[in-house]
Amino acid sequence: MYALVDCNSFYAACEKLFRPDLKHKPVVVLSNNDGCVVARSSEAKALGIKMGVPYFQVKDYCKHNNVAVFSSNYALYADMSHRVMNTIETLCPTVEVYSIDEAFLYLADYPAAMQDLKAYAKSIKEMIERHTGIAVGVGVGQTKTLAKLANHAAKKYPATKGVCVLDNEPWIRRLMQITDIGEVWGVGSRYKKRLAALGVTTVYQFAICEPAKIRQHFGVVLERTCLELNGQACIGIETVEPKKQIVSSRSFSHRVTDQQDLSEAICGHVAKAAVKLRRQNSVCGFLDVFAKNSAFSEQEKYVSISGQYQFITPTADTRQMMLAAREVLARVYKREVRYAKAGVILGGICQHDEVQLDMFAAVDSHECGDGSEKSDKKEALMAIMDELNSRFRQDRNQQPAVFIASEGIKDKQGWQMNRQLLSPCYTTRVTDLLVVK
DNA sequence: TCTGGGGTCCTAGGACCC
DNA sequence: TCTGGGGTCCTAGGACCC
Repeated sequence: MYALVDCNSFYAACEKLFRPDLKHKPVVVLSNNDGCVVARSSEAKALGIKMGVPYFQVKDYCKHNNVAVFSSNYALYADMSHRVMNTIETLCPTVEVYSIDEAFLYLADYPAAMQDLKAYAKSIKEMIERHTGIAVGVGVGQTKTLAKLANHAAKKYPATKGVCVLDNEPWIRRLMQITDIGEVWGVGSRYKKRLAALGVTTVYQFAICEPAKIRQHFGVVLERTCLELNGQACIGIETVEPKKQIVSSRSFSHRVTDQQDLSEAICGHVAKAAVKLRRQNSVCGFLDVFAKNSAFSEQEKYVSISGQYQFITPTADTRQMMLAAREVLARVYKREVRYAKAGVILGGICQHDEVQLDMFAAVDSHECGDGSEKSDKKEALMAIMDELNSRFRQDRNQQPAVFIASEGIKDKQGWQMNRQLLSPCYTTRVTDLLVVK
């Protein structure tokens, strides 16, 4: 048995938490650069504001309906997420944090839960709401996919009061009959379309399909989904593994054409990605650089540039990685393109202590600017940098305490992200603490 | 005239998730 | 004028090996 706990309209709920005046008001939260709507409170959903819609298309409508609009405030959401997850971890020995606002709980060998699933699920919900002020839905089922389905029901049908346990056959069948196949975990828009062409539109119709046939037509992944809906667990609790790929990318607030600007942006991404890389004690074997103009524009042709640098010896040294990135950019840069987005991808990732050394390297790798530098010295330097930057947290302008000059001065970069509607970091910055008068 | 069989690795693209 | 960001897994096809 699995339970899925999922926060209701998480980002919007976080914003509301510190603004009691918004209690029953519509709230939406925007993606980076204030681009798209990525979270809506129930009131905003009722107004018909769709998930993922570009903000400029609904801006007037929001104003007209008194919708409170926020830029995304990740410092706040991440901190609230930790509080929710910490609470969940006190309630079950086996927890998988699946995303910023969701967690799976494995209940099968947890007798305290199995005794009375309904009561247990209800207690989880109440405890989280009491500890954090965040409302959640709880779904319980024989497999992860069924728990997801149950969670969907818990949110959709008020009669469930936010808790749904799928523990009897007729009920499961009924729910499947009234639920669209597109709601199933693992069925996206493409599969939904292809299934509809075969006359499969409800979860029930899909669940009674022959799994082998599903495999033939759609592959092994969807076959597993089908089996899971029939109570056969194919997907277990996953442990946290080091990332195999690390990406940092961002759209510009307005277009960039100059190579120096592009270079500063990309070096900024290298710095961020490298911090993530070192945090998981890894090194990367290659680094991809990419930049593109807008895929939406009708006036200009879509252009994307990209290139790769392979390190002879895998590295996690920011300076070496920046040199590589700048070399790639110089190679692939095209003038007269109005770049809208740029970023880097780190790949060929392995653990720091598993590195294959370069057999023909003279002493240490020559790739870093100063060939005489020993690798333990490089690591110490990076460690100090990370330590300083975590101790002296960057402020609103995003500039770290210590950084490589190639990143440029953030305050002078006109293309930096737009976040005009940012709320205070109520829980992570002393100067932003809520004052009650 | 007849041209094997079994395998690995890599990459690009497609699908999905939040 | 303005359209997010970060991931995973699977598959097919090509190159290559013995």
